[in-house]
Amino acid sequence: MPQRAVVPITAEGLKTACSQCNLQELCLPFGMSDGDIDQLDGLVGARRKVKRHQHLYRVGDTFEAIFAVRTGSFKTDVLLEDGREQVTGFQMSGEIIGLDGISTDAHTCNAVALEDSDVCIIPFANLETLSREVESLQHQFHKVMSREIVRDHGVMMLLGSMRAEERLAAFLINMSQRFTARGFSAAEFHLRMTREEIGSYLGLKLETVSRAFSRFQENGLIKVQQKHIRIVNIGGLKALLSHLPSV
Amino acid sequence: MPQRAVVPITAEGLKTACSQCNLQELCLPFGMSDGDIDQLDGLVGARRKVKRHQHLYRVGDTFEAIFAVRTGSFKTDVLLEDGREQVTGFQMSGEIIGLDGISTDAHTCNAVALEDSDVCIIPFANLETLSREVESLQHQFHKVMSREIVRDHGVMMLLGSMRAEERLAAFLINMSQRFTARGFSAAEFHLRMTREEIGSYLGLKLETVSRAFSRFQENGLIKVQQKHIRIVNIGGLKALLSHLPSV
DNA sequence: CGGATTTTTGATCGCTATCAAGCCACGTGG
DNA sequence: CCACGTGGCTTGATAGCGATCAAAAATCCG
Repeated sequence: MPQRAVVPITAEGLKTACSQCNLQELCLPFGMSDGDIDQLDGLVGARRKVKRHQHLYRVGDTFEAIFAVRTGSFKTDVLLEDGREQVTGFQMSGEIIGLDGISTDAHTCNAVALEDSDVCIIPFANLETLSREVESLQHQFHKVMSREIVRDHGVMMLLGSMRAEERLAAFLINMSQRFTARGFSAAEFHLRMTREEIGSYLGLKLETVSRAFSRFQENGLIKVQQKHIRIVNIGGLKALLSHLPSV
Repeated sequence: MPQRAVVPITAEGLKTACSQCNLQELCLPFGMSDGDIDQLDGLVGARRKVKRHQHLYRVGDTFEAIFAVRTGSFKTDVLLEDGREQVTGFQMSGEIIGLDGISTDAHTCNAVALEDSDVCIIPFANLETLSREVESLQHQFHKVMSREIVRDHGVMMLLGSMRAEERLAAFLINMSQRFTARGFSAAEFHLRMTREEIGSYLGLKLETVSRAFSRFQENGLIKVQQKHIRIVNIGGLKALLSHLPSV
């Protein structure tokens, strides 16, 4: 995920301007008027760089802010006592991380950078204050939270009712759509997560993920070269989901 | 789930008063001051009765309000094109239903009453208006949404990383805790959902759920009589989750 | 009471996990 | 620049958990 920053980034802690950011339509300001967005400029505190494999926050950390991914990408996960990991999501530029912390004033999952990344820090107290004044911000924030709930329901569907190849097909289609929304190719992209992380997210073992990739390639649906994916037959992938005969 | 209503219910559409409701500490007003709660009385529009197996709303219905369960209980589910159902949650008194609708102004799941039930209708536009004025309401509402996200992460953990008996043990412990919070017995309760619905929620087939119940009974953890459950050894159930030797 | 629904239990199947080995890519240091 | 080491990926063989198929028993409800 190459960065598409327009605002100059000179140092950690630099002020960010939502009004100047080209991720607007993917981020919190989506759907807000230019005038309202200008008011966000005072809200977003600073940036923070997070290096690959570093934590943005951990389970138990005090909740103070939510984060908007500017560049790079993250995973969020929860751990079971015996060490089993469940990846709960992958976040790309424009997406909001940290909403889990509001409920108890402490984070309930870990957020880890999958590559060198950059986030905007949105102090939550300020966000609540400003959304009492700016109706459109209030509404957008509610939509962001609701969208996360709807996404979670989709993951439950995937984990609870789909078979291995359906899950992976759904994952690839979802990634493709999100890359497209960010101006990248829908058909060719580079996954930042390992087979094991994909497997954890999809409720599968890494070997099963690998075998499903290989099967898709045998069937002419995709080309796989390690983390580089090229979708050859998107219709065929979608057909896997709907139980339709492959195109 | 017997009802514990204090406010008299005379007819569908009657005005409800949060300030007089004994579900306060389980519902949206949780943590708000008495003064602030008084302001909610004007917010909650009316009640609605929903008979067993009737829909409170369906996928695609226009989103206008969220609902607080007063009496009874619900399930929410999403359907796949080929008919597969995924139950995404079971809701008891005091819990909020309908947050999924905010994101697109249309509901993305179905909500069905598991028994004759009763909900408070909270028009969403009014909720947003009032929470711009009442800070504690704004914050409580954000907590309710965040709690839902955290709960969803727990379900992902369950579906993605746990084995059949662990899932069912987690389910029983969760139900026990929620009954306790409502003043009912922690050890003895009546499930309102079928084995098939439990299975759908847990990503298992109904036969597997039934077998796991039987196994728990053989091992002296619970007593099962159809939908009536008595927990005999809560420590043993919890041990199943932590992979500890059974107590 | 009687039919329908739900639940239980048994027998068998199949998908995914597990165990194991080898391969590949990439980064590091000589 | 290449040798080497390591982490990640692929592939094969086998095992096991939960699904599926099947039938009977219990319960609910009109």
